[in-house]
Amino acid sequence: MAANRRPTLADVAREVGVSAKTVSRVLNEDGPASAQTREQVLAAVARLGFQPNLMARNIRVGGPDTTVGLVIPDLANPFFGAVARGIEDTVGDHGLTLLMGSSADDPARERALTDKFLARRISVLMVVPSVGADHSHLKPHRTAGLPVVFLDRPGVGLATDSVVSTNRTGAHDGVAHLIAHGHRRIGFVGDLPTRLYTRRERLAGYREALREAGLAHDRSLVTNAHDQHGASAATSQLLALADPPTALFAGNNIVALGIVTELARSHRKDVAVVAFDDVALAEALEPALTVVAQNPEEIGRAAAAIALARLDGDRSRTRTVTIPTQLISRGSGEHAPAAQHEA
Amino acid sequence: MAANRRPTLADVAREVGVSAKTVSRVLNEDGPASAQTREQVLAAVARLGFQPNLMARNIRVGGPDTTVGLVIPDLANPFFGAVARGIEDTVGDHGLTLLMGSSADDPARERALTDKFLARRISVLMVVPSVGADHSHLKPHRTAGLPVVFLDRPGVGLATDSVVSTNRTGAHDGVAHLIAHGHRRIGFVGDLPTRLYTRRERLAGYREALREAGLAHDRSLVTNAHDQHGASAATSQLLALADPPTALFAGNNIVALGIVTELARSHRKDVAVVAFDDVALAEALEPALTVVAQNPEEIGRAAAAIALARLDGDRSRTRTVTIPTQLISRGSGEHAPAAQHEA
DNA sequence: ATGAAAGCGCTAACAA
DNA sequence: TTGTTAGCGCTTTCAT
Repeated sequence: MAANRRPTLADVAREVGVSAKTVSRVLNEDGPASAQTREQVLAAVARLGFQPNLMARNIRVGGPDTTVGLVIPDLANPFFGAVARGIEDTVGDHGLTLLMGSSADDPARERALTDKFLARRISVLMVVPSVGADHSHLKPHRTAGLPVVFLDRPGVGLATDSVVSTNRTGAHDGVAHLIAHGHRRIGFVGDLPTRLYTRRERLAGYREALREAGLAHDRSLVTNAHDQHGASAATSQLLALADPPTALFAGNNIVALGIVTELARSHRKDVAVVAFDDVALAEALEPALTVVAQNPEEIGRAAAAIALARLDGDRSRTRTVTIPTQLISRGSGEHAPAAQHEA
Repeated sequence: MAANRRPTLADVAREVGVSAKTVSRVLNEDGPASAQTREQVLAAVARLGFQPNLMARNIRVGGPDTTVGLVIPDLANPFFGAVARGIEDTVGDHGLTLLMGSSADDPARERALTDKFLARRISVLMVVPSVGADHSHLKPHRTAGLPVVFLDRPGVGLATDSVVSTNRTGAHDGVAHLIAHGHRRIGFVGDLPTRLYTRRERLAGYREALREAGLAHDRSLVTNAHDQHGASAATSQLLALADPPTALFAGNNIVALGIVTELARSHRKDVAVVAFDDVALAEALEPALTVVAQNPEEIGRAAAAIALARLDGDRSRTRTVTIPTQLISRGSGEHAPAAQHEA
């Protein structure tokens, strides 16, 4: 019952009475082997439960592992799950396997994970950069031929391929939608920390839309939240202002959940909402939630396509692919503001 | 610009003018090393961008990799993301890293992934079994000391630790809730395929609740759906019956999305709903969605705890840990049935 | 069709 | 404090 040593190639060979190389040949369908030998080997493999040690194989063959390593900041955020699905659909057709791990948006953990992937000699590295992470240490690997792709946010300290959404114009469109429906005071609830790329871009889009409409930018209308609960708090705080917003723009899907939940809890159907990134059940809400939908699967597919091209020898300049967002108007952005009712 | 060979320990050693073993010592903080040597080595490592080849190390050391391998059926389902988070929180404190991949609920892909994990000599294997998968091939590995834990569903062909929800009693409680509020015709929309463990258990709970209340089991009220869209279709189909249900029980979170969306689309607020597994925005719906909440993080934590105990030498009998579900009554299950209105 | 020897990158076990 | 030799499990190369 103690932990037996796992069987090796040599064990199988001994069991059958052939050389290790012969077993290797049978298993890899390398050189020739008599039907008889093949059968005996296969039987012994099954009997012993032999599992080839891929590490030993790779170390000898020298080639990279057939794994695509993906680092994401949050395992439970469906956005990243959808991105992962897009990657997998694409790379799976090329014999690569996607393995993902979480950085919890912590640069140290991101570094540990990427190092682990690199130490395993994966064939492609994809990272959703953590806030504050530096990626210059990846340079020699990229130079050595490892495709590196940043997702959702650009990397820092390393010029390489990346795939992002049209954060700025998407946010702009969402806010413009609110403005078009008469809103003049529009709250922005964004990510924490405020150094996050996507938050910056989306806030920039928000300000652009305000500027275009000749609206003043009131800093008291801009809040940030770390999670759903924080977004709920930020929402009630915004609505408690002396001159409260009549509409809210959610900077991401998690924030959107917090805003919508808080509005429902306080029965504030009069507040218009537009969210960046789609959420489940958006169309079942009352009013249905208008969103600036991202296309996470496409982000994943695009990243995979770039990586495959690089693996295939593509040495062209690094590119940043931008996946368009789409305003899906479902109703929540179309309330007339309360002020109009009173006018 | 061509793909240079990656630097090895020997390269670093040559660069500094010491032996490979010395470099190894510095990097692993093994034996002693003069401050001078250490510094030179570290400098060379940085200069060359040397990354130790973990495969080579592991093959020599013989010990398992410090990875926990997790196979889930769907990367984009937040339930599994939450489970993963629970696992990671627990194993991370013990120096283990969680890596996950998707089987897409396909036995062949599950097998390929587990083989890949096994070939990498991970320290723990966790699997959400695919429908139709057999796990007897894992037996020798478990015997060799590899902890194997099945999540959400029990494995087939291998008696080992597993962690599941109280599917049957949870479903029972949800359906009983509907019955308590006067419903007599309750539709069940479950998973496809119907061989799925969770679907079977939840359906059993549904039938139990009906039986206890002395209600007949009408097979025409039981439907299955593969995805959200299918669940919407199943919903409208059930409601189009000559003698339609006044309430619906959703067999999982995805199905719940489909049901709720369809009811919203057709403005059927009169239909009561209870869902197995919580969904985002459940409380923002009108009426708010009553659910039998699972505790995915706890499932993950429990699985991790078992695995860690096994790694620690625990050789006790395999156990099945059952994580309780909790009925969260938010309103959607409390409509009086239409029939009562007419009576 | 099969085997023997050497070596992949690294570290354990001894030296020195 | 440092170096040498052997060997982890596998595959390559060259024999037979």
